[in-house]
Amino acid sequence: MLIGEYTHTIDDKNRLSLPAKFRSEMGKKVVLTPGLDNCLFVFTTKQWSKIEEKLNQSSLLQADNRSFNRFMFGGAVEADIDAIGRILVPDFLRERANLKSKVSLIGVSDRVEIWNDKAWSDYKKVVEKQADSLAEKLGQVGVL
Amino acid sequence: MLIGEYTHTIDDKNRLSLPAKFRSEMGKKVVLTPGLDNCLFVFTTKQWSKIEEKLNQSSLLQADNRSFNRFMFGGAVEADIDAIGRILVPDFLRERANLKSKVSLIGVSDRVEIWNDKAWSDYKKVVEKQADSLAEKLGQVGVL
DNA sequence: GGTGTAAAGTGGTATCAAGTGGGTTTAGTA
DNA sequence: TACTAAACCCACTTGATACCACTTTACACC
Repeated sequence: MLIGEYTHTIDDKNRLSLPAKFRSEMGKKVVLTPGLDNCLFVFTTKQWSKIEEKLNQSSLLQADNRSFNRFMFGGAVEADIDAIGRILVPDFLRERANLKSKVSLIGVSDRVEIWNDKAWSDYKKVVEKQADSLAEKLGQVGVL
Repeated sequence: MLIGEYTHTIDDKNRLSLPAKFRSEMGKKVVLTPGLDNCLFVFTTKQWSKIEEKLNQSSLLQADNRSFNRFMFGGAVEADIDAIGRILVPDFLRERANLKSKVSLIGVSDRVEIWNDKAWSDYKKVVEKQADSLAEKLGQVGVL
């Protein structure tokens, strides 16, 4: 399971090393896609093929399916993990998530998220402030 | 699987090189058709025959089927892929999708789309802003 | 708690392939 | 036969990727 938070740097060749703790789960290849709240998702190939399958069930004749599939597939990239655990983040995805040099890598159970480090720390602050009300909601849902 | 986004140029001889990452899936020949939302579709011959089959099942008695079939079949062209991975985009299709020199090539699972690069970036911006509907869709697909 | 070792993260370099462009030949058409 | 256009061939430029080297951090052992 992918958990924890790490800060790494993307160099000027768009290389980003994945945290060593994540590597065993990731294998040799991952799939990068645009995520929500202005971050990127990193899926294992296994996880991705599940998503792919579901996406392919939708018809090409419906406009909102088309745009969603374009968003997901067009934004997705297979990224090989090199000999020392790095991936390449294409420019168009870097821009989408506004990734500068320092990025935060967040393990979220079955995927990893890549954030602009500042955006992540801001987001965290907001979430932490809401922690008590979040807790209450989770309680209502029966999680805890 | 065809995924990702690339920007290439169509030269003055109407030649367009397909992204190297797509070539293995494409074989030697593809089918170009006018697409929806003012782009062109590029299908593998395999995928095309599936579509052909489906379109042929639709009744000729319905006017909108007739016009849709004319749209797809009438505008379709077989395009050979040359030795170094390029295809020819006929003028009438170029005009249809308003393709200038710079075009965006988008992998959408089982087809490739060719967009005027500016039209594509505009389209992307619009889709990305619809974050709430995206989140909903991601939920349906089982990502979140 | 300090020191040493190994691994992780970062940075640079060279090689090769992808993308683009031009020229020549061949085929099809008027 | 002349003209147009597609097919083929070749060459050049640029950017990606694989490889190598260095620095720093973390962990373990003394």
